Amino acid sequence: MYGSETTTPMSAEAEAYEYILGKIRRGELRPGMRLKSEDVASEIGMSRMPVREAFGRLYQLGILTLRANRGAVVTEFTPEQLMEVFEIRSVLEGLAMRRATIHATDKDIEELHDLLERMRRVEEDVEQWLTRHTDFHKAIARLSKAQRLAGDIEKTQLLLEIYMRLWVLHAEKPVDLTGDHLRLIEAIAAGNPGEAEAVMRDHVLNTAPAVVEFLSKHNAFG
Amino acid sequence: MYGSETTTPMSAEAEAYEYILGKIRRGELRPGMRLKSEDVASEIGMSRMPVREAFGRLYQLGILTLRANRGAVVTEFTPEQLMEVFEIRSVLEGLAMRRATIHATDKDIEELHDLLERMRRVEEDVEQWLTRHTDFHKAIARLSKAQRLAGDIEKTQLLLEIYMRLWVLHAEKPVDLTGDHLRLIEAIAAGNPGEAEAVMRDHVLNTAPAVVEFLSKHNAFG
DNA sequence: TCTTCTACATGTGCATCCAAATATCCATTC
DNA sequence: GAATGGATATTTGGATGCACATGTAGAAGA
Repeated sequence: MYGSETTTPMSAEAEAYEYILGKIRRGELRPGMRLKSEDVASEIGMSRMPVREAFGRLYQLGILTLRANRGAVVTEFTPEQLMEVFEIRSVLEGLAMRRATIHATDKDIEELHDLLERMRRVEEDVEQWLTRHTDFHKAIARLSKAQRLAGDIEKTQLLLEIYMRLWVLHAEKPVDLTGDHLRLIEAIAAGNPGEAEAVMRDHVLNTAPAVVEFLSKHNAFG
Repeated sequence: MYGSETTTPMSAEAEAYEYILGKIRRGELRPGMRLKSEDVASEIGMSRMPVREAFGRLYQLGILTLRANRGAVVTEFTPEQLMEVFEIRSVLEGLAMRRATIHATDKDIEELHDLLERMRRVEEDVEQWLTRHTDFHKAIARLSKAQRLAGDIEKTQLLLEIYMRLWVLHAEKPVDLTGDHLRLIEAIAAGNPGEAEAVMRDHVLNTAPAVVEFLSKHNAFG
């Protein structure tokens, strides 16, 4: 098994994008670090052009900051800015919940229970847990039957996941995570859109302070 | 006065971006139309490279659809998809309202009244009215003191403005627009964040059906 | 006449190359 | 010794060229 080898013929731009994002995810590139298009290009054996385009995409996501003629820097978020992203995510996922409540079938709810169970099973393995946690939220986003909304949610998750990883890695999980997620499923099953939206908003905003506080203490921002 | 001539030295990419967006805004490029990078490049006298990057940005916004090796097409929205964008906008602007309520000073509220008055004065001139309407909403977004949120709101507005223009141009405005906006200011002044959020969400979702319905009837979608 | 195969045309994605903008370093001056 | 000015080095933004993928039209065969 060759793992994530050329399964799909990826474009050079996509390759550069994944490469940079991976480095940031793994903490090899930390906020504030500078990034030269030429370096990245030679590291993965391509010209600067596709790297440039990947920079552009990561800039749109807010992950990189672009300064004219002076290259790209991994964005540093202040605690306030990070909190802001959590707030945006809370309303977007709240909307997704509202819609999911309307569209979800019994089978969908069963599948959510399955996903939660899969999360529970790897509670000790942080990496695995994070992946499955993201999957769980993605599943709800998909139930909203709103592609663009799901895409927007994925974009904010992409950003927050980077910081969530640092948090879950270095702090013990103080919040009752499984219970919180169970409540989300129950809210969907209950079938009240307004109530379900509120539950999701609370869920997202409840975890936010812990992450933000932890990271500002361990000055992961500078 | 040279109008909008090289006031700021714009990058070629930004120029291409504005050019394409302008054409779409003015209805010269309608949904479904194909766009060749070479054509655009020669029209405004630059190479295909910056045009390519502008395509990428417009794709991120959902305004263009990119098919591998087969160029760019102005995205066609189904009524459902357009409604979805309205919903996203409603929750984002709702959040902005919530935050604006907390941060707004008396002076800020006065300025909002000024902006509303400026809107009222050009009610007959559709183009002007739209611009000032967008300005009004932008002002509230700015009061949220949340840069990223304001940026995300601007992105959805960019998209909806295209369709709002068609609507306001060809339909008589059936909704009481000034009154609705006055209610927004009052909600901010009242100082109840939850209430203010609800008012904004209703405001956005109230105008949505009229726009969506009008456009699906006049098959502006394809 | 209708289908299929092949040659040709078009247009994209990426590499290479060039010029302009910014940063760095050193010499000169006060 | 600090500051200022200019030469040099980096590095980006954009232009051009090329190869490959996709679309199209005409020829050959049924």
